[in-house]
Order: sequence, then C-alpha cells, then structure tokens
Amino acid sequence: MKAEPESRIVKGNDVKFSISDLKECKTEHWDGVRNYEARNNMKAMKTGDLCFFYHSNCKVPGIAGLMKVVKEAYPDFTAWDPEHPYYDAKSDKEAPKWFMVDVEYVGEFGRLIPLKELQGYSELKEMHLVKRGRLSIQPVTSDEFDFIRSLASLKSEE
DNA sequence: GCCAACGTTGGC
DNA sequence: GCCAACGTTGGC
Repeated sequence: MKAEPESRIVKGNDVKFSISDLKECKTEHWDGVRNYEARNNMKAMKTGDLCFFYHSNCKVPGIAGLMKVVKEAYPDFTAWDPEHPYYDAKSDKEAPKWFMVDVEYVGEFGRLIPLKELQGYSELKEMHLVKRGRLSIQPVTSDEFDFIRSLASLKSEE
C-alpha cells in the first residue's frame, strides 16, 4: 500500500503520510484510493491481513514497514467532501464508488528496502510492484511476502 | 521537471 | 464498443 512520505499540497491540503505518521496515530483509514483495480484489491482484504507500507514519490522509494488490516472495506467518505483533495462528484452516498480499509501500525523496518533493491531480486521478478509499478494498492503473494520479510527485521525485533 | 506507462473520457 | 485525446502516476 503506497503513501507519500514527503509533503505535497493538493487543493490546499498536505497529502503527506509516512510510516512515522502511522506509528504516531496507530490506526488510520486508508483514504484517497481512486482507481478501480486498487479499490478491488482493498475490498479483498480481510481483518488481520498484513500489508507493506510503501513510501512513494519521494527521494528513496521503497518498503518502510508493516501494518495490518483492522477494518474491512467501507465507503471512503472523503469522496463526498467537496473541500477534500480526493473529492469525487461522481460518488454519492446511495451508491459509494470508493472504499477504504483501516490499518494499524505493526512495525517499521530497521532499514527502508529501496525499490531499486527489490527490482534486483530474481525472487521478485513477477511481483506486481516490479512489473507494473503504478498501482497504489497491490497484491503480494505469500512467497514474495516471506522473501521481503527476510530482507529486513522490524525495529521492535532488533 | 521529464516522460513512459497506464487509466479515463467522450465523440462517433 | 472503438479509439484518440487527455489526465495521472511516480520513478528518475
């Protein structure tokens, strides 16, 4: 799941959200997903599922930490707020178009695992992130998950 | 800030 | 329902 750790202003609001921000607030709703495939991936998530927190659109893009799903997909209310950077006039309350999940902080990796590095592993050649980078919510196979987990430990495990 | 790779829109 | 034009993402 991607978020931008560096400040960027959209419609007067800073959309910055990093693993440290999640650590601080502990749980957060993952709003702003405005792509059908990404939305469908979120709808498939189950409570307790683990997710990687990916830092995108920043100096060193890569995987920053781990979080878990604590609430399954429900309507993204930010789509209904005209003042919100992710407002979508075409989503109404009767038939919500966009959804979000709630995630809880699990841990930050002792080191950020750069995209550059991930691209170099043959084990990850087929990974969505490597093959087709653009999607903001992507599937990870259990083999890919285990492999990436072996590349770094959480700060809490050190 | 460039631009490739997508995704979306809308005329026909 | 095709597809050209346009918009967005995000690494570099």
